[in-house]
Amino acid sequence: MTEDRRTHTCGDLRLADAGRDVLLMGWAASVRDHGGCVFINLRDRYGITQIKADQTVAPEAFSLATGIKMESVVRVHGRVADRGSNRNPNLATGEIEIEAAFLEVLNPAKPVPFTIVDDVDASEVTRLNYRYLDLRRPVLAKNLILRSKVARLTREFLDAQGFLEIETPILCNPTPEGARDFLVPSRVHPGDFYALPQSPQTYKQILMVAGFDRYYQIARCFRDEDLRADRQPEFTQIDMEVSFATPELMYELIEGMLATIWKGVFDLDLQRPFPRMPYSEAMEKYGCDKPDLRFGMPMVTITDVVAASGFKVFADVAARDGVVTALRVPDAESFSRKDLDGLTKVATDNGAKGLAWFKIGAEEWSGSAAKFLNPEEKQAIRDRTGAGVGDLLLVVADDAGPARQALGAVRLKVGDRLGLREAGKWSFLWVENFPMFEWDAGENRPVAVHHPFTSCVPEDLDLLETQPLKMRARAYDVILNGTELGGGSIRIHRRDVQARVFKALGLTEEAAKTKFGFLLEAFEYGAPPHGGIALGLDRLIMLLTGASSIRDVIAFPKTTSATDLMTASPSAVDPGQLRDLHLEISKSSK
RNA sequence: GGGGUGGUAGUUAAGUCGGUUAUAACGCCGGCCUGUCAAGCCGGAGGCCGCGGGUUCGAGUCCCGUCCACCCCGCCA
Repeated sequence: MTEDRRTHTCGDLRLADAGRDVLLMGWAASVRDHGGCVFINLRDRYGITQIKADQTVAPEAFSLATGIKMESVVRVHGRVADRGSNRNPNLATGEIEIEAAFLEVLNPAKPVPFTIVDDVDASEVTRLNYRYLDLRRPVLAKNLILRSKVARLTREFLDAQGFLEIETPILCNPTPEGARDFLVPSRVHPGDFYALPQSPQTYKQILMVAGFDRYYQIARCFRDEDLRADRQPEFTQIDMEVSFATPELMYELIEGMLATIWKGVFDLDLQRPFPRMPYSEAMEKYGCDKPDLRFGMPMVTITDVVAASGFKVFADVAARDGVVTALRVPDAESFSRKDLDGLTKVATDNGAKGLAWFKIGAEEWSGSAAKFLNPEEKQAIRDRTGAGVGDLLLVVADDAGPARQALGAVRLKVGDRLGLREAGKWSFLWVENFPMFEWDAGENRPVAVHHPFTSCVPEDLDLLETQPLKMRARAYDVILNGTELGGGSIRIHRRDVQARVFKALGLTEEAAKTKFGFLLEAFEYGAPPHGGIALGLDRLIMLLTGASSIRDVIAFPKTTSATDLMTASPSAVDPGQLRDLHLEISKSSK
């Protein structure tokens, strides 16, 4: 061995390699000292290989091995040997071990704050402080390896479809709509600021005007909003834009891309095309715009059936144009009073004033308000919902929005409870025909449901100045198992239409010109019709890996207060730096 | 901004009604041990009970404030 290069990784060697001379390097994952011999589990990101150092065979290697501390970096030269009757079925390399001839500690490690194993017992604070140790854990490493594979599959697929990968600026202009921007002060222009992109939206539209008819980018995006288990201030999108696009073309492309990913990751053929559902149906049947269709159990509107009911709550809601909506659940008897109280809490937490429940018995109905319903009403409810003896009916009466949202949340809880939200089941869905705008009571104006560059269903355009809230957008979301994987739209490509939409959003002509003048002008120089979509890569990896936190699919994530525990960022800066940037920190904020 | 849960040895946790020297496991240190699989056995060291006040003869324990982490609501075109 003239060269100090490893011959194999710690996941490579098999029984067929027995007898070979090899050189391995890796981390000591465990050191088991038996007196006359020492076993070392040598780990790298490819796997674990057992090293054996025997006093009688290689005294020097043996004495070195006895002193090896966990997580030290070790170089081993030895021969691959059959483990015979002592094989370890839990390791891919478990049929063999390396009989060490020479051994060297390349870098000794201090005692580690936690043991590097998959079912780690350290708190997340400790793990994030020592992220480099946490990332040595095979489960976490596996997530990042999968992430890399998905990015590669994405690039290969899009490249084959004629897409160009084009980078767009990280230093952009602040945006008036949407999330809070991260700002970057300009040194050269005192008092002026860049913003980090919330998405490359306007740049990719400009690329369409420039003639790059198929663009994509695995793009980092930044939004200065509070964090969640599935939300980080910086995140990654698979961002695409296509000239001469139709929704059908976008569906085909995204379905093809996801099918390629699922084939590459699970060797699974996705069923295509994905089902589609109008927004209005999603809201009515599932109480949200991203229904989990791994199970059915749609909600059913029964307002008309109970409008004249003796149960005042139902009758009153019906009288004031509210909605009474019902969920039929099988096997009522498996739901205890405590379960039902729990579901009631889910309903009230989600904006409902309460949850009525009825257990349909052979003779009588039992439940909170059963005595207020007459036999005809009960029969009508059964006819409408299809409920039979032994079923449970959960009912919320309120204004349409809160009633459906609350019962939709109850539906998901019931799905969990009945084990209907199975891991490993993949239920894709396109939701389409979103409303173009919704009313923002705080701002006292309509705001774009998707974003201000979204076009509307052509026949709705004339409603823009009169009834904008009635307009349907040419927008689409791709949903997987109740999670929004991504969303997009066919864009506006005409200056006059874009100007009218800005106006409807309450943007003055002057503000529109200042913020988006370049886009409006570009539309006057031959902008092709175009559309696009962006998929959340972090969430996609979460779903593929089953990770419960977005932090487990990002190499260096932030805590819920947007700090990095390892590097202790953000941090104070030198006064000179502030001076360069023409900034002053106000006393009250510190 | 609001609600909830948690913070005790290097790590993970226990700690009763406020009362003796704050426990345990793993890790660490020393010793034994040639077929372990996060080896095992014997012995030992190791504490700002998150931080700051308060109540009390006495506080890990009760009260007030504060910091940090996680989950949720608001927010996230």
